[in-house]
Amino acid sequence: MNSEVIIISGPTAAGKSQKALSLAKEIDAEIISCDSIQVYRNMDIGSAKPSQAELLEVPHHLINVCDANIQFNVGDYILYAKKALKEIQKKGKRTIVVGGSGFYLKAWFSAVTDEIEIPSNIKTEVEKLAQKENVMLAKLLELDPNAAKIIDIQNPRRIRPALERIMASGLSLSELKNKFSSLPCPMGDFQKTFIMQDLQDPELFERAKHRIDKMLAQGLIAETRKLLELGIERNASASSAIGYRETISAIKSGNFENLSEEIYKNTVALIKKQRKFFKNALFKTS
RNA sequence: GGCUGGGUAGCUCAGUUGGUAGAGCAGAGGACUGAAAAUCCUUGUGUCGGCGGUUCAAACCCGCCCUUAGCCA
Repeated sequence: MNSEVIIISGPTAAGKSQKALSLAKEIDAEIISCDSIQVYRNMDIGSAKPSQAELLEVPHHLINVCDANIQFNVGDYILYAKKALKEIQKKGKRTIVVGGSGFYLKAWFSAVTDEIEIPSNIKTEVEKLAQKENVMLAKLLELDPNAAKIIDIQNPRRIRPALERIMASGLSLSELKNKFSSLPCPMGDFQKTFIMQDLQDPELFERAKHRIDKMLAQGLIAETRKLLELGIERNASASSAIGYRETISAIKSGNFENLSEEIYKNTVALIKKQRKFFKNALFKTS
């Protein structure tokens, strides 16, 4: 059993997939994707998914595992990835993890979720509170007056899970944080080799630009139309993926004039955000 | 040549009845326990096209000029 895992990451368009593919062939490895959009079926062009041929050349895991209208999250990722890792190891093959989704990637190094189960009655109760503005926050501060010291209470995305966890566990956020910080890496213990695949700015931005124009030429708009029919808008994360969200709004407004530029602008922002995450958060254990 | 809109932060533009200017985007930095290609926070002195004039006070009023888009000749 080979317990080494090679992890390749870096910003979008830096050539991670190609690198992983050639390395996998070289050392007879299988690939576990670490991409929050490539998990969805039918999101092929816009997520720069490996081609059908490439997917057959080397076994890829965590690609096409979820319908685009259903939301996937890190918790799901961990479950699937652990299973894939076990399968690969059982075959006696080596594992390459590739992708630029920082939060998912972090799961290969440290805990990113706790084990608190949120009972459905608490979920529905919080759901009710969420209807009215600021009620969730008020409730959170009532149950834990020090909440603002632990989470960003100005970020609505943080309030809800925090409240659910407090209600489900009866603990304060600082107690929860303490417990959380001692949790082990969910993927298990194994030797890791981390490879950062990045390029110099002018070159990477150029590549990103070309890739976007290629995506449009390959039919990104048609792909997005199909995804709309499949109900992608019911999935907030899939429908706000770069490339798709701009295309969706272009389809709705009927104005495709600045589509390429819009996608490019947001792609550049993504590249910068990814680099920041790698620099500041990936290896940080809170 | 005449008429009519524009000319305000790197870009797109707001600026109510005159009191020396803001938003979004971009840029920079930061956060991050289940949407993470998401979300949130911090960060804006710029000859308000130019020159004159009116006024205690003008991006806002008046004149001339420059420039740009469209229309009419």
